[in-house]
Amino acid sequence: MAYDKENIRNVTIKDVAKRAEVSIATVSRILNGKDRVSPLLAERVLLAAKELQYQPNDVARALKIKESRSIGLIIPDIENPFFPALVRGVQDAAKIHNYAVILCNTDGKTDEEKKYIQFLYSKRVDGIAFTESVDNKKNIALLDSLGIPVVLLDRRVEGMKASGVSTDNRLGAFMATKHLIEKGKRRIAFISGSPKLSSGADRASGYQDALLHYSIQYDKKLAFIGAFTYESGYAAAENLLLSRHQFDAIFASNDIMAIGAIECLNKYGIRVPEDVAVVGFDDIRLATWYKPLLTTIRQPVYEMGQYAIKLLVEHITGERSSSYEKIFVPELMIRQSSGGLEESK
Amino acid sequence: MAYDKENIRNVTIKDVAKRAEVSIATVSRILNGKDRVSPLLAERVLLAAKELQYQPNDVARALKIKESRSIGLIIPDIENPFFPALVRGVQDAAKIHNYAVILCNTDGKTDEEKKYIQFLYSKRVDGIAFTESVDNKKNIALLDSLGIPVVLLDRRVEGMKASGVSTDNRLGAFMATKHLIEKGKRRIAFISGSPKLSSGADRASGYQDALLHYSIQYDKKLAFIGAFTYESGYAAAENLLLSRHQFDAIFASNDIMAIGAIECLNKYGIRVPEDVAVVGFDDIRLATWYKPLLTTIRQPVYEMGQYAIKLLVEHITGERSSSYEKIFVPELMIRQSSGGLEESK
DNA sequence: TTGAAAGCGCTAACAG
DNA sequence: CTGTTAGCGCTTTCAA
Repeated sequence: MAYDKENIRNVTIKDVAKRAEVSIATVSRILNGKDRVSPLLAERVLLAAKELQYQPNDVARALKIKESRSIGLIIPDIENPFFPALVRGVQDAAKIHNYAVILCNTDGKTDEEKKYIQFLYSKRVDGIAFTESVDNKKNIALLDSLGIPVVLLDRRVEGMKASGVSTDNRLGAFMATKHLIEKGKRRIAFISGSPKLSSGADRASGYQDALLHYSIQYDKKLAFIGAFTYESGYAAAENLLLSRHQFDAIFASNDIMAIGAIECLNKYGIRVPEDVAVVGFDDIRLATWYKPLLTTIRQPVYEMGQYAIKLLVEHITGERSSSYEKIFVPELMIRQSSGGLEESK
Repeated sequence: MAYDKENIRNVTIKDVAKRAEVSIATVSRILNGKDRVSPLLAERVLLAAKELQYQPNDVARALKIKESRSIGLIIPDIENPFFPALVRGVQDAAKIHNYAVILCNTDGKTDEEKKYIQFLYSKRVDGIAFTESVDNKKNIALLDSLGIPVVLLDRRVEGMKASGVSTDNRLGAFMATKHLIEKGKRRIAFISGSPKLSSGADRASGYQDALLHYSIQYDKKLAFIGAFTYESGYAAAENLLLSRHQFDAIFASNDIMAIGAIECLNKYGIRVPEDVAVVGFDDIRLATWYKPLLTTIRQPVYEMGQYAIKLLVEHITGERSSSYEKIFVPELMIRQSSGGLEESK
């Protein structure tokens, strides 16, 4: 037999009503505190509720009012150091509004995303915060068709009705590249994240913008496609070395790729920043623990998570009807891996 | 007005029944596939369901069968590098059994814990996985009284009916200290985690066990109380230095405290491992990215998360009735911060 | 094998 | 201001 559901304490509104000698409607009113009720009855009901240790049953409530007070949060992988702060921001904001957050890791797999979307819909979540992993029209269409409020995190998706929150990736990449150029670098290699994601593509654009702006020839041989993972950063650096193309700096599309690249360079006896300057993106906590301290572009990840929920809740409550795109501005964090502050060379 | 709940697609079992020209009971049976039904009707119902894009409403189901297919996961802070792997293990295991996991961060605050426990109970979660932060009899009693299956993660709590999963912290601390002793160290400082937590207290015991075993005098002046945070590791090292007591090694109760300590030592010009050897605990991912690579005691965190849910589900389904204590065995990971493999001195 | 009907615990008309 | 009552969408007896 399953765990005992006919529990010691399964006290309902009905029990409270009986004890307080009122109707269940009155109990409901008092507990929800919206309609006016006489203080006398209120007192009696509250007392009865306390004596019986009454705890409302939210699932019944959810069924009745069609509002589960829960939201889904879909991300690729909480073990990726980028996400904990995001998740924390989401959770803290959700708590304020009394929403439960259901966490889903998809590993960036399209079919996992789809499964979770349906799963969350079955649970009748009031909204979904979604970090799409690969540009997938189908899941976006699915999400749209469900008629649940959605906010897109970190990654823009074209043609969706949903609101979104992200950082200006293009600007960030521009700043990173500009910084390297100002350090006197001219042969700046680039390791891209997944170019199918807006964050990946936008950072690539920013890199090119900066080269163009400073009249530096874009050299395709210095551009590598990674996948936002440590391994892909390492591999890109290795390919770069083996290709024997000259370079004096690397801009990696996120911090763990930057670290992967540095590890690889070190293995080949190349020093960072003395021989090659490296800049990452995101400013994960590790960036200040790693040696050399990582120069990087900071995204306000926690705030992004918070803002996403703020937006989502506004959509859920109907305070906001049309979609809105919140774009945070990135910040350059100059540390050791790019040679620090001094204007070298 | 709130978000449109009278949605385009709010198709219920009733709609399906009408379209397939059967009763709702039949639809329910077919969809749940337990009772026998004629293949003819089954086909008709399935077709209708697909045509209408029917998606079951789990909240109605939950109300009826008193089973929400969701579990609560209470941790101090997802931003603490120890937890992402734990959470991922929990989530992956929960997915297999089709449970939603509701994430709660308490920052180790007792009253937050209490709030979340009640919150989760209102949501009628089927079980709770709980990483208790400070030894608090009240919340434990509350959890017990709720009659919800509970499994304790990482930290043992005396006198609770719940099952638990943890690592043998005492053994791990013994191994760490032993390793330092075998490296020739005799003045081994210790930075404790919160001694109110079993994990904190057990690691302290293991440290003392090892000293005793090797007939090294325990010196209270070398023992510091931290709080499992980077800052407390840094502070402990600083106090140690300022106290001017001699020491040749530090065993910190977790990796981020170890890193905090090393950062502090470095700031004072003391080299690790040349001047002082350092060992941590947990083997978070950062341990292999930090320089020097951190010697530490590995806990199989992901597996612990998985196992916790396995246990929790067994309790929920009634497969397991009495509580069970799963204890994983730790593993010594020898890296640079303790001077590596060679038997120095 | 199938259908009718009761009811999970709650909210919200509606009537008084 | 308070009570009666009708469901929310589903599962599950109980009869047929």
